[in-house]
Amino acid sequence: MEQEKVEVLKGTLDMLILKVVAFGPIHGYAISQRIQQISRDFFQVPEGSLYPALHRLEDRGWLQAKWQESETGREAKFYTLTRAGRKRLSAEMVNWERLSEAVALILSTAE
Amino acid sequence: MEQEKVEVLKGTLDMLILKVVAFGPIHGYAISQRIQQISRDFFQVPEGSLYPALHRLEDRGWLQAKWQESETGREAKFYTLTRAGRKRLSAEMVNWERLSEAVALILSTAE
DNA sequence: CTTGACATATAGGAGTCCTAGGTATATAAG
DNA sequence: CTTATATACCTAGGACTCCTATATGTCAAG
Repeated sequence: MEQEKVEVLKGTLDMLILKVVAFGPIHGYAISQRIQQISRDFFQVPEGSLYPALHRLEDRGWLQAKWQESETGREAKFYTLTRAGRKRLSAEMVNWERLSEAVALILSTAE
Repeated sequence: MEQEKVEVLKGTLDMLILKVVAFGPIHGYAISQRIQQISRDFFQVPEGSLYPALHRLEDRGWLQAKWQESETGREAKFYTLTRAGRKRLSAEMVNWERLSEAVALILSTAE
């Protein structure tokens, strides 16, 4: 059984991560699992996409990281949304809304 | 009045072009205008995105090009969907549907 | 005769995604 | 005990798409 490669649309991953982190402090590995679960297995975020994205978001001041003990008793990096991150998420969601509407306009046009 | 830069989501442009060409033979310049019109000015496809995309789609056998006289009496390159292009468009639309649903699942989750 | 719309084209940089590889711990299976 | 699996992090490098900027040329309007 081949699993089809479903690449996260470039530019969308950041928004999804921010949204998941908005629920409360969570570590990277769990973020990727959450995204997969909530999307009913549609998105499978590979680690080579996940960790660079997390560092990027931290660099930009949208996420804050802190080492803490995970549920399993090991150290993990827990991320929290900063105030700027909350604003950014909000902006990205508005943009996504507009963008998907614009795409829908084109896709739904009849000849 | 600054116009906000709205980058077409990477990977979406091809689908939009195929969809517009599906309406019938049309040249590049007109494709970009059509996309802008139908999306109510949301998308403005710059030429540096448009022409490389058209060549890409032609290389892959999804579009076919033919020089013809345009509405204004000048020569322009008219594109048509190939059979493979039609299949491709259909697949991309299905994928977009699934993808936007998956994004919606995540964005609509409450804490 | 110059501005603006039409019409095409490409080089090159920026950015994001993925594959593939690596490190390390804990636990369950054998 | 040893091996496999799940947890948890990381990065290099290639592929790809997007954009800005630049270039060419025609035609109509002013």
